[in-house]
Amino acid sequence: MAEKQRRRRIMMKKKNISMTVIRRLPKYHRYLHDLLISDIRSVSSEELGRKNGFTAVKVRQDLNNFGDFGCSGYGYNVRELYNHICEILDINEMHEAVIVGAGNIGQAISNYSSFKELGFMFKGMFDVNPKMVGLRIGEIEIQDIDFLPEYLHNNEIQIGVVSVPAKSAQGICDVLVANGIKAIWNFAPVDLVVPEDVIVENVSLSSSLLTLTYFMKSSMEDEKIIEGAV
Amino acid sequence: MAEKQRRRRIMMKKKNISMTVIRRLPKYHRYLHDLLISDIRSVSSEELGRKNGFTAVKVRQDLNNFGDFGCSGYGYNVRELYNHICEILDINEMHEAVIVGAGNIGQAISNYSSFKELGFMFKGMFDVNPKMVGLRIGEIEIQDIDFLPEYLHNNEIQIGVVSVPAKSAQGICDVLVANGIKAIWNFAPVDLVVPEDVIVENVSLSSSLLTLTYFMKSSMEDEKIIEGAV
DNA sequence: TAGATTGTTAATCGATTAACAATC
DNA sequence: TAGATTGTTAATCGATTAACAATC
Repeated sequence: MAEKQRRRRIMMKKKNISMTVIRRLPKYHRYLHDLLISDIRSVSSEELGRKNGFTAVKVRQDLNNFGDFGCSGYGYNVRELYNHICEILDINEMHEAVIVGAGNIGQAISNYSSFKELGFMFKGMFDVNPKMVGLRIGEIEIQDIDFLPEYLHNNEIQIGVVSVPAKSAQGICDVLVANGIKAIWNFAPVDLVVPEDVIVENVSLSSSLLTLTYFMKSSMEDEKIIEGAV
Repeated sequence: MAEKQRRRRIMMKKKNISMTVIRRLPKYHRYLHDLLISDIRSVSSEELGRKNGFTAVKVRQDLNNFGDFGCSGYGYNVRELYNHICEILDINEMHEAVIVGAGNIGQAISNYSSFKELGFMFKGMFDVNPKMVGLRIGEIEIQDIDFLPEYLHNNEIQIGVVSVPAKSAQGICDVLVANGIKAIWNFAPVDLVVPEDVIVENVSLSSSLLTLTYFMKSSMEDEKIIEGAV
């Protein structure tokens, strides 16, 4: 009975937050970080919204999903809200990752300093190409992909970055999953198939680029309409 | 009067397609491309949906925004639909782009062969760092950023890729816009300010990574609940 | 024809906006 | 207190799902 109650309590705590809300959190995080650096102490939902292209109400509703962070007549304390959001996004502790595929994208990820500032450590880097093995990218040495399973057993890695060509991606993903990885950051243009308890976050550069051309075209058509209207 | 009618007709043609729909088009495009390569002739909305994680109805409604491509009792002709989607996304002709910022991301973009296959040509590459100037990345030579305006005047470039650090991004963006660029593919973690007729498509790697950690955490909490429930 | 699958309308669900009382 | 700004509820808008007739 007590057990049942306890369970209920835990479940209550966990509202189901929608994807749309989650995807806005990193933007708040970034802007709050900027404010923090500029030594600004408080911020209103109005400003937080305006700078990110959201309405003030949306901001307040978003934040209220996670707690009561604001203060009437004053706004939000920047440092406090920033800390809360870091906690929500779970970036108060380091996250360790391996990169599979030492091509340009893999290298870009491993060298990108912002990630380090956010608490991500890209510890191991693997590739099939024997010519790459042994090379150093920044501080890490590229290892042969055959050592990946062993490496995963000997190190506490949480995230696997898949930056291999499309045709090898599912195979690599399977190796990562078979060796305990529960989170995959996928740059390959494939929909990876994974067990239910594994999370995949896709970065689809092609999709982004094709969206851009769509809007380029449609914005030119808008101009035609405007011209036609004169 | 005739003018007014003409204008009306053009405007009628252009339904306002929602962003959610547009963002799904590249997925259809990719899957249709795969089918085309496998020499498969027809595909149902059911399959097209299942492979991308959408419902069949959603697929049909999405496609019907752009025309009457399907065929009752048969599905969609793969090649035909593929061609239509290419046209909608406006990738039947080449698009030429410059890359500003020859760091890892800039290099990754310029070397990524998929883009070439989609009809994108990254023609010029620019950097502030004198040590980079003159180096060749694949087939293109890194030029000094001071030559960017001149280059844009002498070449028909449609897209500017911004892959410089956050603090220089707005400045670069201004140069691109001042020299006629109407479409910007932005990798810097800043919200660029541009005139109304310029389109910005952001790729925010940090946001993607933070979303991943959010879901890692929340999926672990789910497990706790399951455990608690036993 | 029977079976498959589309296109489309109506019903539901979720997200955004509007309104405003509560609070500092 | 007056002014500012939050948190929250109700109203609106948009997107998804359900249902089904039309068509090949």
